[in-house]
Amino acid sequence: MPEHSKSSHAPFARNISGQIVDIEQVPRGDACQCFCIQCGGALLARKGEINAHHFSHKPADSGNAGNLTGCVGALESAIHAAAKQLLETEGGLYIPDLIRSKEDVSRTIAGSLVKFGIVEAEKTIFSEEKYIRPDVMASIGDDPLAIEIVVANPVGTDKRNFYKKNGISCVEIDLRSLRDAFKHGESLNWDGLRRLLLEDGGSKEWVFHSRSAELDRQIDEEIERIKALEKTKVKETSFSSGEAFIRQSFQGEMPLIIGKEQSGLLHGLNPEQRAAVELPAQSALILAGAGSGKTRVLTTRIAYLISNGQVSPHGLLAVTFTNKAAKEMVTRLSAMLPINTRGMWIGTFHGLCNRMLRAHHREANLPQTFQILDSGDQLSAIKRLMKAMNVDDEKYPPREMQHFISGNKEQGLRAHEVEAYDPYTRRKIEVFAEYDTQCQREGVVDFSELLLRCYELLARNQALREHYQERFKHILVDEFQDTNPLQYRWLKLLAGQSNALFAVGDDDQSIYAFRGANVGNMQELLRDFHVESVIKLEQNYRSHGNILDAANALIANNRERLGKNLWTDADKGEQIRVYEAGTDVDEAAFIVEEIKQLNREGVHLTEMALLYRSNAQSRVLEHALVSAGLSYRVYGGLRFFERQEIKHALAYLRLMENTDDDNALLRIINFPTRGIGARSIEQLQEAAKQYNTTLWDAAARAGGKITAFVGIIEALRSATKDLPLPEIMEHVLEHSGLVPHYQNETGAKKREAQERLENLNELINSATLFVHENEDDSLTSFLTHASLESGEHQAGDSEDALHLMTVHAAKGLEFHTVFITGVEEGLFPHQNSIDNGDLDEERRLMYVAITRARRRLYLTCAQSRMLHGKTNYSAVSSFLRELPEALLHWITPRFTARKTFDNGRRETESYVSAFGGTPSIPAPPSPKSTWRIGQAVFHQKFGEGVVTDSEGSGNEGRVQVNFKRAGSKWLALEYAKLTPI
DNA sequence: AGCGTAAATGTTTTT
DNA sequence: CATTTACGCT
Repeated sequence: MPEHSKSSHAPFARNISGQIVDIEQVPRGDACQCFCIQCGGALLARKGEINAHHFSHKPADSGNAGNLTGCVGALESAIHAAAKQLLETEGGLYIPDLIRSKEDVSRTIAGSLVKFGIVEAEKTIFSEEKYIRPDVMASIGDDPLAIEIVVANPVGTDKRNFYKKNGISCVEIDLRSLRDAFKHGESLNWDGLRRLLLEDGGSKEWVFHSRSAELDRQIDEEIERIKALEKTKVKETSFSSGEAFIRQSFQGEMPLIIGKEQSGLLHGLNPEQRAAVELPAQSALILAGAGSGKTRVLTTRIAYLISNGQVSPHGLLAVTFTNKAAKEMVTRLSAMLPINTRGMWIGTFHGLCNRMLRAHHREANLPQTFQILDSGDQLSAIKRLMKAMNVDDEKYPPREMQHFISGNKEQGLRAHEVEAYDPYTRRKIEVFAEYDTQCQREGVVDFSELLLRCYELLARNQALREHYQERFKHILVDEFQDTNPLQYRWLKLLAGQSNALFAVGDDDQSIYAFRGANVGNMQELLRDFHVESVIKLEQNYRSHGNILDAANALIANNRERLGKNLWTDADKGEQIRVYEAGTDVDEAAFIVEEIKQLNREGVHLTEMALLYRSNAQSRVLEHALVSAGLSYRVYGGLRFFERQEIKHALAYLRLMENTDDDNALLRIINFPTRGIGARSIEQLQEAAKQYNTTLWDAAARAGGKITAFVGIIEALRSATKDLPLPEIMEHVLEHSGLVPHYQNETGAKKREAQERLENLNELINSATLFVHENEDDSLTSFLTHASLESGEHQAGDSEDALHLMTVHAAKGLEFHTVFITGVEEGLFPHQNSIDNGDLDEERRLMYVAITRARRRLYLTCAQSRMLHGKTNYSAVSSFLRELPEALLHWITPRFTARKTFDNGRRETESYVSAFGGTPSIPAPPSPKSTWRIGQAVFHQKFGEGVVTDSEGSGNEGRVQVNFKRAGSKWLALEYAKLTPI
């Protein structure tokens, strides 16, 4: 960390850095916990009791010599006392990692104050105006980290009086005017500020304060006072921890939140969980089976570290894969500890990388307002590029290109690092390289670029790397088995030599290999971090015994496991219910009946989930649910921010923020139609290519209708310049012509347009919500939110509704009752996986699905299913056969009697008996055929299969059979020896 | 240019 | 089946 260049108190200057005041959630009169950013010291103070010795330090012998620690605060009067201390010691925040650039300094100050809980607290006290007293010192050198800002905390009436009484002059400044002033590119320094205040012309009561000899003297005095106190304390005892120190300070009479909380934290943990939580500060791997309290261990660990004084909330980094998981962690943490979780580094890999890249956009060579491409955007960018490069999209399917590019980035490889032994790959690499250039030119990054760029930033910039390494003493990773090589390298880089990486994962739940996840990272972790303690959490608190036994039996079929067997104290519970329906519609009908019954028995709809392998399956289920009048929510699938009209609206905003974003420009240049046709766009692209500029620049030079378009964007931009986000949104929707466009729809499209209008309205709502929930309410921030959290928050969360989702989306969740639907060979396991011969991941997926259930589990399948407009016939999933017969209860009658199920041979039986007299048989399209479609058959050579089509009749005909092992084949009945089974 | 209709094509899981 | 592309007409 850079020295505080302006301070005359070199050793004390560090004290100024990083105070946190966590005021929220502390009840009046109670003690509150405080932390020091630098050394992680935790201290305690009671409202009104804050004075120098409570607010001091960790003793010099605790390994943090020279670091005086944070100040403390509690609500109301306490914060004023804290503020007093802060100001007396020239207090403020040192926030190097939040500062983006000179231009952005002002916003950073405002944002940080809010983040660190200071302004937040003030808001509750002085609800109208937010004041800060910035004693601003910005010295900006070549080193990005040399940007140093010290801001005092906010000034309220009481504090102003305090200054007056003490003869200290101060500056009062409205955050908004500060922000505005620096919007125009002025650099933030003392002179600039002074000029700004003078220009204000006395509309406010500005009082200036500059560092004076008098103030310096006061500071010296204070330091001496603190030091003296410190000495006496240290002499009396040596403190092994912050807690001991605090106990000592209060001589036992203080009700210790820390002590209470801590024992509360560990309460109810089993020995393994507890061991994991209490591990010393070293790297560790926790193998946590499904339902073993993984999230609990992770959050408790964080709470433990913090309350134990081992680390401050700002000194740790917690990474998850989904926003949902991150949110969950934050929520639980807030419940455990009276701390302000805002500003903590808890988030997804992508979210955290984004945060770092925004903070250091310059070092990362990105524009401040860089936009994020979701996979759809990425694909269209690739298509566009390939067209420009004249790459044959028959030979190089864009999707494959996309996979190639993302895949390599996930391995941490840039185009020039990919090995190529054939011209085909070399060509792909050329596209890859050109794609990156294009993104750079347009100021956009895709998902994997977010990670790679951040990794490279840290790898190349020593100062930054060391800064973050210094800061994040503890790094915690959720779902570690899902990390890809790049993410692992990123973690390694941040962990450095000495930081502790606490990884929680379950190799049996690794279901994201398809997007680059590498379970091998678990072994690498053990090696790279010299992990001595692998703790296995095997007690399951979620499911009844039969469900767990089924899961264990299934997963035992996988090789190369780290080895783990879940057990439970709970009863065996019910058997697993298995139902084979004739068609997907019947399957859905059965499920609906069961749900109704369960609901009558008192199981809430929210406690039930319908899981499926692929999103397409939800359609039939939804249909049945709607007709039955059951309310449900579909998770995943088509997300809010991915809807066409939303994407259009966002494209306008993106283009306003960053005119280089060609993707956004192309999306809206002629939507709503304004007479710019394909030909014009082509010309525009050619012009851009010729002058090597972005489309926007070319458009600015073009004429006619294109000029009009440029005019629209510029008009939007200038009209919304000073508006708050929701109003920007509203203005843009109206004046871009989007809303009028949909309003003018008539006839057949009217209904659809109506829905789109509602969605656009919802977009304004989400902007309003966003402004309320986030301190950084800039447009860029909202756009980032839209790309990274593609609409998780949906209305109706509180409603009692069923959950419909893919198995992937269900990971981490649990329900009383789970229906796993479409348990068919070719669907689950998916055909592609069967073809690739990689059934293990599918099996893990089934394992995840099974272990979601607490009490009741249904496995349902259908003999025939409409898929992509065609009827498919498939056999029961082979996974079903891997489950012990004793655990299963076949609801479909014809299977209950089938004892020989295990050896693969079945008796011939008509379908009719299977469905209790009301069968729904797939009608054979060719009645002449003796072989019914959907009939299970056995072939001498190819094994088991299902008839999927037929031609002709008798011995002259032939049938198509989909064999489990050998795939689909046409067989002539004259020769093929098929046996019905 | 822009619209409408017909044909073709693709389809796992996700930040 | 749902979405994209192709083509032909105004």
